[in-house]
Amino acid sequence: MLRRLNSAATLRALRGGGEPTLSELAKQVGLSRPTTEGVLGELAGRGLVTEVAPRSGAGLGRPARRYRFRAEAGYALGLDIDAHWVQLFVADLNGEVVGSYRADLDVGWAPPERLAAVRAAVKTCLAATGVERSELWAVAAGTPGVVTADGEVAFCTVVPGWQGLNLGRELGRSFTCPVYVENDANLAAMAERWRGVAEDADDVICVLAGLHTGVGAVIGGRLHRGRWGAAGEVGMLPELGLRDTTAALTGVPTAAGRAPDGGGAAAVLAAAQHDDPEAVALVERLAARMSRGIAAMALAIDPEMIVVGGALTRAGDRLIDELRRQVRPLCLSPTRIEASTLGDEAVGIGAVRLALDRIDENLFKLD
Amino acid sequence: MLRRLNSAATLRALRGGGEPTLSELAKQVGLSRPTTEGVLGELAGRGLVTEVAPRSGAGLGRPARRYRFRAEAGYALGLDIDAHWVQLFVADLNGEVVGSYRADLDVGWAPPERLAAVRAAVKTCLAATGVERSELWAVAAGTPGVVTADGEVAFCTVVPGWQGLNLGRELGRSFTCPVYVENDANLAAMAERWRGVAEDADDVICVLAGLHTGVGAVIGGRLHRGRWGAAGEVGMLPELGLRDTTAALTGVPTAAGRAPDGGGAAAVLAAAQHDDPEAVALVERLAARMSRGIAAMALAIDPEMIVVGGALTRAGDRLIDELRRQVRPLCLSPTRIEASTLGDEAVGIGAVRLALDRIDENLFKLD
DNA sequence: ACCTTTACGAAAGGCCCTTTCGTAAGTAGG
DNA sequence: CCTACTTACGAAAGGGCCTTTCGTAAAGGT
Repeated sequence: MLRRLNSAATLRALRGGGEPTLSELAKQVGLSRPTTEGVLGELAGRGLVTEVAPRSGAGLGRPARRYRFRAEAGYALGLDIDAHWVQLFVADLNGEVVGSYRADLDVGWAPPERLAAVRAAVKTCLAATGVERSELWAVAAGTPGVVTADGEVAFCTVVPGWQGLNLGRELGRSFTCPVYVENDANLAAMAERWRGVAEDADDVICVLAGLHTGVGAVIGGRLHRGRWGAAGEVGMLPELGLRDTTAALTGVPTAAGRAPDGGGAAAVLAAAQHDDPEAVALVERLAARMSRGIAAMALAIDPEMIVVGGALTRAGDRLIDELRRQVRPLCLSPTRIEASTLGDEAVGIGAVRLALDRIDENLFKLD
Repeated sequence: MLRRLNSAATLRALRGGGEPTLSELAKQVGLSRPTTEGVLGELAGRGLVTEVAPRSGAGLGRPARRYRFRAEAGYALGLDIDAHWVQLFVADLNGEVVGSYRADLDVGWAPPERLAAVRAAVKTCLAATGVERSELWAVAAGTPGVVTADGEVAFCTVVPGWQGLNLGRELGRSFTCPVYVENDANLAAMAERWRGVAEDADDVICVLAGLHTGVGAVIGGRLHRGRWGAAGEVGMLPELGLRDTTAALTGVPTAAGRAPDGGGAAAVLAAAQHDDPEAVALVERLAARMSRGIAAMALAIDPEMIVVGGALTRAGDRLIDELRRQVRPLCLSPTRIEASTLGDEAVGIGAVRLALDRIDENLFKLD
């Protein structure tokens, strides 16, 4: 029992990424050197730790043995399955991305074709990366819509045929490890907190501005799904202005399933970026609409930061500047509003983080 | 270290409230009998555990020694400081309420008079209960408005002069134990989760319908304050209809600081309860307004249950029935909407729970 | 009065941790 | 090239906490 506790603590310290000596590690964890040695032996036996060559010439005395976490002991796969693309990231246990892949999907594809394309992309990505399927310890996938705890897409207007599909079960057939499915905006929030603009913020909201604008939240450092996985769907309230955001920008109603820039949204945003007065007015109007929904979320959660990403932010900072100007006065707190630094990789990276979180839970659980 | 772990586990098991025998306890915790005996000796030394008389005649064999948690080793004090009243609850470490007190406060009182009245109420309550001030291990107070982490009332429109006051520091002068201050709706949410209608729900929202309608949230079983303590203040958005709720009901603008039934709100609600058509229409209109804000919160958090309490719900179920009817279609999830079962005691009981939570953290921390 | 049942009390043994000491493996200087 | 110094490894001794085991005490039933 005590041993498990100390193993976990030692592993945690090692996973920082360095290559500490035995004594450094012992001091950091607060154990004696012989104990640390024993723990390391056990961890090495489980394949989680390995000894590296001592650095001679570094100083006086006998060179210390150095150890490092074997990040290559296992891998996490993160997927971003959207209407138009599938994006994959493979990362080792340290979260270092060792491979990625991206394939376009046809918006019109029904779930079977879509899933087949995803499976093919997985195969290609793993082959290119040189990671065996058996080396995957966890897989996570992000998708638009409401996802239940058991991986079913309970509500989705963006991907045709997606609603009602048990994506977790479907994907699970391709893997022997656990597969997790989560709302895309939720994962984007995790990603921005992990290695994006919201690093280490405890409470973060992420707004993915696209055809349908979704909102995800990390609360108290943990992903917040809600009882039915529907947290963040403030877009359901029409007066909160998060529905049909592309249409609001162009004035042209956008059919479900069309590309977010299909109605000329990208063109409008680009023009606004060059101070075209008409385009600027359109962006301002859009921001005014969206500010209601974002402010509602911000008032409900009172997050440290609101991260804005999604297709509509790719063209430049205009929309975000406008949102910042219009959301701020609606809020009680000095919440920061920032552009995503991960761009369209946010969801995939967030999926990797989710998979790694699940792996960590197993790695560090005591029971 | 291991001893602390086992002490905490044993204490946790004992705190269930029963009077287990040594062997029962050992089996429950998963330790051997001699170990449990040693742990109990240590806990008894700290005054947390005491032996009770064995029950002879209960069965065959030598009667087992029985132990119980000494709930009377310390006490928690919970306060509900509102514009019109202060309510107090004293509870032992098991959460059993051993004393309570309530005093009316004048709405017009400035902070010094108000605080003096609170202090007097505390003195009266403790004297009547027979609990010494030194026996208090933690004090928590609920108040309308936004409360920062260090106990300052950052925003409050209901209690005159309250805004800018550091309530935590002021109250702290009267006690030697830690004093915590929290938003009233947040505490009501905790109370309903503890021994109200939302027992053991992980994600709960509590709506306190009054002059200003506040919303509090428990997320993942933990109170959610937000970065600046302002979580739940969706009432700030005018289109969400949680401001001036009393005025909306009566048609008469309510001056800040007036009693929530001063404008006849109680009369309207009572009439609606007896199916007066005009009153029913007014309640329906109010529910329509409020449903926006409640739905926004529900969509943002996706809680398991929404508990509705506050002054406007005292007259009967009419408003809640109406809210249930109007909020439901705006939500994605089958969230339950229920009336508070704690009534106007919710905030005070929630304050007790918060104080007990803080005590528990100290009791069970390992460091 | 005696047996069965149940629980207490003390002693023996093992695991894991820490402290301590001798030894190995480097660098710096004469 | 050899010695002195520094730093870290390896093994042994010692202590805390837990478990197992055994004898004893205190009840009820026959």
